[in-house]
Amino acid sequence: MKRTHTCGELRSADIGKKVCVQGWVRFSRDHGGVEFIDLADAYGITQLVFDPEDISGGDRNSISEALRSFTRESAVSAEGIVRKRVKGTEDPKNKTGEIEVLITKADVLNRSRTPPFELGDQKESVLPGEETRLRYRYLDLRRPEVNEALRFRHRFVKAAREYLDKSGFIEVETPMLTKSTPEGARDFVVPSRVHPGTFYALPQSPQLFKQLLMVGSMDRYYQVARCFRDEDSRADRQPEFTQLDMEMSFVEMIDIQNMIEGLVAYIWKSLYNKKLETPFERISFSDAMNKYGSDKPDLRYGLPMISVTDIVKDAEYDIFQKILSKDGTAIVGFNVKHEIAGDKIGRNEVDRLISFVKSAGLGGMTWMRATKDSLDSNIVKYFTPEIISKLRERLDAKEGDLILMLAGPKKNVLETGGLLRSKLADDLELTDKDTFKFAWLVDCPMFEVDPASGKKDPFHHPFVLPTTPLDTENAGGASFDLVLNGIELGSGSIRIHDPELQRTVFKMLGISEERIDENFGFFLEALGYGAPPHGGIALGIDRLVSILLGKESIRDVIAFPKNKKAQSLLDGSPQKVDDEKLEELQIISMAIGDIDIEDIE
RNA sequence: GCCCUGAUAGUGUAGUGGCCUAUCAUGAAGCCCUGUCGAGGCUUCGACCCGGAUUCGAAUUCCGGUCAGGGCGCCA
Repeated sequence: MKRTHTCGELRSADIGKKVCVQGWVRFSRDHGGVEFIDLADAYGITQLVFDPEDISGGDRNSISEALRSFTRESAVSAEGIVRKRVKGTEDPKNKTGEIEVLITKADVLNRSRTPPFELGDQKESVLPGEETRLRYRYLDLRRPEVNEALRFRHRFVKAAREYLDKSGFIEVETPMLTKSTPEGARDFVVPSRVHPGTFYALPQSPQLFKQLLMVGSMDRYYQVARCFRDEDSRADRQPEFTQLDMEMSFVEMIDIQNMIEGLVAYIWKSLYNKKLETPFERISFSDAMNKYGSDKPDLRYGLPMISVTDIVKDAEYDIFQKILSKDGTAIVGFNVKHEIAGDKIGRNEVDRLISFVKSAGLGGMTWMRATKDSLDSNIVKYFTPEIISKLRERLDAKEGDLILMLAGPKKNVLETGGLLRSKLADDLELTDKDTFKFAWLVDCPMFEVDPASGKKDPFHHPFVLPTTPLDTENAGGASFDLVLNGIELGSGSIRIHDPELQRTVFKMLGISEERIDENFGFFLEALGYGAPPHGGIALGIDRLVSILLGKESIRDVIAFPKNKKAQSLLDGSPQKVDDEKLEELQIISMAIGDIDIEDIE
């Protein structure tokens, strides 16, 4: 008999039906006569019962025989009659808990070896280490938590596709075997057999191809695009990851932002049936850096940095004087308000914060406590009443507030301040994981200048349209980031569509004419055929889904992720390949242990 | 390349120089039990990551390594 119902399907209304359910044996309870089996599949758990006093026409011996081979996690099939559970034994936690299936026929479909870990809905403390889970990922996937994460991800992507389809976007696949370019992240490289000694690269993003699609009049493109970067992993970075990649012609920045807000709101409605507040807050790059010390500030809480350089610059306090005597230095203050901190930050906690700041590279931290009408600390004696009163005003210091001050090179102060801010938020539990605060980072610069070498790097990427003349100091670029709870979800921009301007930008980035022609010649040529003004954005699907689910790592929302060292513990990749294969590709491995000097000679 | 944290039965853990022939739970095997639901009871099985050092004595201290995770660098 074929499966008639899944394990999450049967209800009181089905009582009396003859059914066949199939799934995995999760738990079984043998009472020496009556025996219960929790049969699990992706949809739920249904209780099977073998009752020696009521087998409803089945064969007692053959059922009993089959049940003996129902080892944990074996795939099994059971036919039987749906019946109401004995009064008082219903299981309210289970959606199928009002009924059970009285077995009339039982078969093992495929017996399971003893699983290396338990697959029930478990407490965190019983979960095995991640290494074991990844080694046996196919079993880990049977766990409801992981199973549901992938189903949630599916619904997310499905909603995105629906919205984009309704909005006139078409999904186009761009090549996986592409050209390696020297800028940016390291490429994964694929050798060509037909052209020995040459290599394709796996795409780091479909950037150039989606722009070419705009030249090709596709108008509105999207792709659930796999991207590859051969860089070290993090909790939120895998060697291969998925982006929701989009590009639009004849648009401005606001059009892309509006579209994304509509997209995210649509997804929100689909997943949570809730209205998401739009438009998202906008914060300029310079405000984000100056107030929050981050280009991806977490706006779920306040705690801004406030510059006090001008107020304390004349204080006769050696440490401040020494620091401010150098160029490019600054002093900022935090007011950790008494109403949010309470008495959680005492003397010991301040000492801990000071060592945190020191480990981040600053010399130290100055702190003071606001009293009724002054400030209290061992350095206040260096401050005139005027300075104290201005500080109180600037920082809005009220009695009981804790004032923290950081001094040093401006860049260092802002970055450390950003770290300190998020540490304070953690310590004071200011972040609520069920609050989702989207924001646009806008007014971004065109370039980042390396202070040591003076070399310009693109702030975003080299295809961003400048918004100011390129020779102005701090030239602006038409790029923007989508930020959620302190995490960057994606970057968008209006692109350059003029080939000459594009060439100029490449040159400003220090790329030689030869390299420009060699690497981007085809692209510049394409822009020369009436490329439309266009722009787009890409959102990291893994990141966004993992945040929505409150997961610590994007591995939790990827079916078969790699570990920290970019290996698959499941299939053992990457691996050596046979010598014959290498020969065919005319490749010699120079990895230690592979080199045989005599062979080479 | 660097920094931090960790590694004890299949799984999760306790154990900070002798109370360790290593704790507890879970699991597996076996037995008992007719209404459980991560059933219960009894019995049995099963482990100190590797190498070196210190010590009368090391799971425990030290050194080196391996593996895993987090971070810095890197990720235009």
